[in-house]
Formats: sequence, C-alpha cells, structure tokens
Amino acid sequence: MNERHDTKTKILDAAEKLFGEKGFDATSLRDITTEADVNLAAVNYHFQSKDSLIEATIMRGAGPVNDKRLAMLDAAGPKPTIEQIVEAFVGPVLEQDFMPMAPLMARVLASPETMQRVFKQLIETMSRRFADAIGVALPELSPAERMWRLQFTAGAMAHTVTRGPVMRELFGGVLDFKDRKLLIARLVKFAAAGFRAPEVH
Amino acid sequence: MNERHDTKTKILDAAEKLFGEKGFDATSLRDITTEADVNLAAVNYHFQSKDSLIEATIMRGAGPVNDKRLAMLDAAGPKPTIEQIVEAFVGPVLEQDFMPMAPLMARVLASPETMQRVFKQLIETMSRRFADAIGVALPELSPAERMWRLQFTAGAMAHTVTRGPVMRELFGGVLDFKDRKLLIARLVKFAAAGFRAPEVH
DNA sequence: GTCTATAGGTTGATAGAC
DNA sequence: GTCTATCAACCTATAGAC
Repeated sequence: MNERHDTKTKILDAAEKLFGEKGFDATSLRDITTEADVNLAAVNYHFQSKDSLIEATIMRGAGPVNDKRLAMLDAAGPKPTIEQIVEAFVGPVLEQDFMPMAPLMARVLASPETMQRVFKQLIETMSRRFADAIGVALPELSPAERMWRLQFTAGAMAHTVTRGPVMRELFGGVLDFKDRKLLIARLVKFAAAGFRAPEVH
Repeated sequence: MNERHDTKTKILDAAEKLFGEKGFDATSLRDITTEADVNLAAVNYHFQSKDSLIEATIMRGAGPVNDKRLAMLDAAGPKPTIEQIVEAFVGPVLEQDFMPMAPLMARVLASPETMQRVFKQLIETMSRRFADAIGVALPELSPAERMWRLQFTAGAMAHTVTRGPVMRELFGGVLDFKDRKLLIARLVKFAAAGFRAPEVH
C-alpha cells in the first residue's frame, strides 16, 4: 500500500510531470499511462476519471506547500511585519524547484476551470488567513485595499512561476532565475512597499 | 470585403467570444461555426487551421490595446513619472470591459503555449519599451531590478484580468470590480510604490 | 489489481459538388 | 465562396477475462 513505486504513485508521478509540461487538456490518459509504464485501465481503477486524477494530483502537491506557508506565518509570531507576511505568502511557492511540482502549480494557476473546481476553498482559506494577518500589521488599510493588494501580490507570484520559461527565454540575459532566495527577496521588497503605500480613495 | 458581417468577421467574433469563455483547447471549430452561423468548412477556407484562427483572433484584439498603451506612454512626455508609466502599462488592459476581448486576453495570458507562439514578440517589444521608460524615471534602479519589477506588475495586472471571475465569486463582498478607474488607481499606487522601494542586493 | 479489447464519442481537416 | 459528406485520428471510459 505504501510502497514507493506502486501503480497509484507511478500514475500520480507521471501525471504531475505531464500536466505540468503540457497542461491538463493536452495531456491524455494514454500519455500518462505510457510515461508511468502502467496499463491504461489502471487510471480508471485507481481514480474514477480524468478530472479526479487532476484533482488528486494537485492536492498531493498543494497540501505541503500551503502547510508551509501557514507554518511560516505562525512562526512570525502574533505581530508579524508586512515583510514577514509577504515572505510566508510567496516564499514556499517560489522555493519549490526541487520537484516537477512548480510547472503543475503554474498550470493550476493558469486554468480558471481547474482553479474554480479544485482550488477555490484552498484559495479562500489562504486569502482570508493572510488578509487577517495584514490587518494586524497594517491596521490603517481598509479591508478592500488589503484584499486587493494581496491579490496583486498573488498575481506577481503566480506570473513569476507561470511565465518563468517564457520570461527566461526573452529576458534571460537580464533576469536571474537561479538565485531563488534573491528572487524571493526582490518580490518581498516590491510587494511590501506596495502594501505600505498610502491608501487610494 | 470590408462588410461588417462577412463570414470572416463572423468567425472572428464568435472565436473571440468562445475562446474567451471556454479556452482554446475546449473550444472546437464546430462550436465556433455554430455560434457564428456559418459552415464548418469556412474556417479552413478563410483561415488555414485552428492555430491560425487562434493567432488571428488574438492579433485582431491585441493590436489596438497595445497601440493605446504606447500612445499613453508617449503622451506622458519625455520625462514621465513612474505613476504615468505604470498607468500606461496597465490602464488600457484593465479598461477593456467594453468588449468580449478581456476574457480572451485572460486566456492568452493563461496559456504558456499560445503566449509563446503568438505573443512573444509583442511582449518583448512592450517590455523593452516600458523598461526603457522606467530607466528614465528611476535611473538608480539596475536593469535587472527594473525588469523584475515590471514583470511583477504585469503579473498583478494579468491576475486581476484572468482571475476576475473567481475573485469576484470569492471576495465579491469586499472587492469592487465595477469601478475600473478606482481599480486602476489602486494598482498604479501599489506598483509605483513597489518600483520606488530601495533596491535589493 | 491488472490486462485486452472495444464501445461510443469527439475532433481537425479535406474532397468535391455547386 | 459556400456547402455536404466523410475520413482518419484521437479521446475517455468500461466490460469482462485472468
């Protein structure tokens, strides 16, 4: 059951890789079972449908990342600075270059349908939790401004992950992708300054 | 040839609508020809393939928007402020709610493949042009930091357009989408403050 | 649990009459 | 330029033997 290379795990590994590389629509179950070296029918046995497989693949990867985000937020204590909050929000996502998970996350962020279906509750939970923390750090911001700026930050983060390959190709000469710590520091600096700006009325 | 409702135009109108609503992969040529009330074979007569149709649809809409962005940048004069630059960058994109073009743009921004294939040169041109303007407004920023912050801003903008419907559903109570001018002002304020932050080293 | 075989449906693209 | 008819290539999902 908990074998490292059982059929179910092999399918999830292959799905994670291929969904990330080609997207959900463009990846067929045949692609996945070929890559995983298992039989086609195994997908419908272990998962009920392609949609369920997509959901399971996302959930397996997204859980740990979001746990880490919340852990970092908690670790910052009861009165975190806006820099600490932003770092907890974007750091774990931008750090995940140890796995083929990053491209998959990018696909999720880039697919309104998938996001709607699978990610809605995760996003809602995270957004409210972080918006609350920002309310403590920057009480002078209205709830609306707070949420908008959090969404702007989420967008900058998502764009960096999603469009990484394209950006690398176009601006690889000037943009450094290898130093993740520096990249995170850049985004934290940028977003924190944005959060500290006087409110628009 | 320049009739308002010729077959070619009807196909492009339907494609713009449906690609925006459902995405490129999920929209079949049959969906489009049904919506346009033209024959299926007309697509392959007027355009050669589905990919060419996608490209033509994007180009018809993206041209005017990018023209407006550059026009606003020029209108700001030889020494624009960072606020003027950001507004020229994000304003025309966030303003386009007069047409079904907005969801289509969102789909393009959300599809690495399509972006890579069709949008690369457009993005490159725009990014370099705006990065140059930022160099004038904020000469103390290094070229790398300048380009990163422009990409962060592009991400915040893209996210706002792309995830609009989801955000509206989740946070519609607190986020106001109707007042576009206010939304643009919020993003300009946020991003301009980010650009003005001291550089990371 | 794993396989083969196949049902049942869709798709993009084209040939050829008009 | 517009149509009908159709092809060949995919797809997801399942039934049923082992």
